[in-house]
Amino acid sequence: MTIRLYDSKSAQLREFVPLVAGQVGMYVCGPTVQSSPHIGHLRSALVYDHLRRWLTHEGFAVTLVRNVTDIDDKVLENARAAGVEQWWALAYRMEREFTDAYSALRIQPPTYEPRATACIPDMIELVRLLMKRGHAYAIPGSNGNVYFDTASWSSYGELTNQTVMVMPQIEQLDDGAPGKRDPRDFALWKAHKPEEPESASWDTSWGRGRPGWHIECSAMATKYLGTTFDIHGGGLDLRFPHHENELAQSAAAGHDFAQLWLHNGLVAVGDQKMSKSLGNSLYAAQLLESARAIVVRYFLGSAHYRSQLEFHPTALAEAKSAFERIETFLARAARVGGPLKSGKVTNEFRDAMNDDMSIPTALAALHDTVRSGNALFDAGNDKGGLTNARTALAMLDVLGLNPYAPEWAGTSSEGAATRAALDSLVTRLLASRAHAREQKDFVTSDRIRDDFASAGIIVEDTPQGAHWSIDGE
RNA sequence: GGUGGAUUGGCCGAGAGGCGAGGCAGCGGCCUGCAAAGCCGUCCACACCGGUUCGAAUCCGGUAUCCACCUCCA
Repeated sequence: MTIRLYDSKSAQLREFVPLVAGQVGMYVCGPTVQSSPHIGHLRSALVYDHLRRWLTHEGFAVTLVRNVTDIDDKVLENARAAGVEQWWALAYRMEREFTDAYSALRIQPPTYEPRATACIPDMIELVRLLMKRGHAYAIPGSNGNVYFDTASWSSYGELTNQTVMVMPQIEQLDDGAPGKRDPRDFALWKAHKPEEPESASWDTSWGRGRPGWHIECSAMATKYLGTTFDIHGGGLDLRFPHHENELAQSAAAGHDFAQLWLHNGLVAVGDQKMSKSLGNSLYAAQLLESARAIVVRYFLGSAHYRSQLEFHPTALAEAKSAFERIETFLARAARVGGPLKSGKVTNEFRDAMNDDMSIPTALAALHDTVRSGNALFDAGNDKGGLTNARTALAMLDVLGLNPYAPEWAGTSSEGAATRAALDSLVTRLLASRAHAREQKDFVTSDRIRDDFASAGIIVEDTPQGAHWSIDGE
């Protein structure tokens, strides 16, 4: 049994072989906490949550590091634009929004979540190493601008197959960066500017300043996972320049770095990538108001991770119908067999997950299990139906979609008490409805059902009697 | 211009040189007092033009359209 994953760097499916048997070191580019999380951030985080869960399910000890970039041009810019909030306050406020959104979707916390600002010494050390090895240079008289010397690194461009870099407007690029030797050179360290807060700068031997964009990921990945590790993940839009530069500076520092580069597809709204300038951003908060979190999670996982995922107006409603089909089956099984325990996933499911995490195919296996499970119950084969339910639960566990798992359990004791009180009342009314039905008094029985419906309670008759559920739960 | 990717049935979305993924929506049937849920059936698709092949939606060549990155982006 092997797991195959698509490696962006070699542009092919590769068998996953961990550096250390049974262990996986995985670095995922987290957000720059400059503004609120949107649907794309959630999808990306979910992709690596799926991978982490699957690897764990297959017996690997996974160390997942996902960074928080809390010092960056945009963070300073957005804080300055708002004018009333310190940059570090903005960053932390946004970080908490991200954490909340991830939690809502039951994206498991990473093993560790380093902040860039907490790893400044590691970045300084890396820049120093690159200068020492002749792959970085400080701009004389700039009081701290340091650039990566791409001309000194012949492999530059290896990640994205960029052999010749055409830079048509040199003057524009040089505008904010006088002294750069090559337009491709990128900032490792940015000299402190008088208009920027003193708190956003750190002392170094080449001048006071702050880190450039890419250096934080190289430093944090290496700090926590070592100079070589198994998997590096991130959004497709980060491939260039971010990951290209990250790879260049790490490799030039003498590190083997990531063995496998994974890139997840983006979310499109109306065939286009979501972006602020188009005004089609869909924020996590809006998404979570539009549907139950578990339905959002189902939706975001419904396309292959490398495909672009289309968000369209009825997408969540469709996901809701599809997911509730599964939930209805589980509820049916629970009525027959009591609380259910997870069994084992099917071979079809396992093969799909091993094949570059083909979750759409895995979902097909899940739906097949649900359909045949329903058919077994219909045929009176409760034992068979329950087996299918346990199998379905195992698959749902892997996908983080098991509604009975502790991670999705309601934690409020008040909720449980309310539920019990409601159940007592509903059960009593259902008894009188059953009596009316026995008397063929369908006017009364339908009125009771309609009353429930208008209260958001759905009543369904089965051979074993009526049962109720709350709509949308 | 450079580098990648895509084009599948009403919609979403997999897969793949011959054996109809899956979901949603629709339609028909079974079940039901009526519903709901469920099951069965139905809707037999793969941009276009050539080529290879016994056979192509799947491989090759070309065309068209679209998307992403090359500036900050998950």
